[in-house]
Amino acid sequence: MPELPEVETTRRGLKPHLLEQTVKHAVIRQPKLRWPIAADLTTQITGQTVRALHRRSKYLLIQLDSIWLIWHLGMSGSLRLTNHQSPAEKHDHVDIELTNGNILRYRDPRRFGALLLSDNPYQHPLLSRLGPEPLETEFTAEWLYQRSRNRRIAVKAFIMDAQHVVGVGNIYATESLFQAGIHPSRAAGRISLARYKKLVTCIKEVLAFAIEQGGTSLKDFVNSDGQPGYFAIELQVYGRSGKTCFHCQSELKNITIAQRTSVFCPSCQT
DNA sequence: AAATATACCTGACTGC
DNA sequence: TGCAGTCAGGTATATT
Repeated sequence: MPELPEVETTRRGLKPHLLEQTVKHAVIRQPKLRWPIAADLTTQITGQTVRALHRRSKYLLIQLDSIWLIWHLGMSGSLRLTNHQSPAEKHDHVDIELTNGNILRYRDPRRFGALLLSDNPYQHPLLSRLGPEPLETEFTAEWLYQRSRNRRIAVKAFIMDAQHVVGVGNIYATESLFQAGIHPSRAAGRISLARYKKLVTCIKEVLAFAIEQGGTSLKDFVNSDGQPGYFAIELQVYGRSGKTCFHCQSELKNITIAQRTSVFCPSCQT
């Protein structure tokens, strides 16, 4: 699924193709996403020029002359550039046509995504209370350590809570905890500062590496160049339950934490 | 207040 | 071959 690295890869891929391009028209085939697409979205954006592409958490923010698009790809969403030669397929819910003939096309089979309009996206309720970006310097071990004191929640659920740090989804939480040698069920409040330092380093490394590689994702994710955005990062534990730990050869185990499947090595992670 | 459960949705997969 | 059932997962929201 598109996690932070996929959204960042998408942003970088789209940026040179969208900047300073003007919206000619928009087609909404299916407005029923996580929240309905505004009925007047086409009217609101037609004639406006793209001025910037930002990313905050897993939200892609497209700045137009007088309004922003807030776009979340949900579980199965993807954005690609195409044109009128390529007919829309079953789950292609939105087209944004540009005056240069390109079409920004949104596909999302499971429709967990969202496309919203906002005058000021950073003040939008969805974004205003988010924690730090994991790759920025404000995201530190001290921050996590302080916020986790007296918390009994499992550390995996804790780092997946966007109030504490954004962009750490199930795959990267699982991998980061393995790399840090921390058991995913351990109470967040009972982890030392030294271990949080290791964990923060691992989160940053894992995400940075994934961005470098073009992002991991479900097989239906396609990046903005139309290539599969799926350079199968060497996942150490995610999806490998029952298989052998690359470090110690123990059998990897699967447990459920906060309704999410969690794979870990019972020997390496304590 | 904190922790946990639920809801949204469809494709892939499993077992009959 | 089909069909019913299960699972996956981001994250806002409801419930305990």
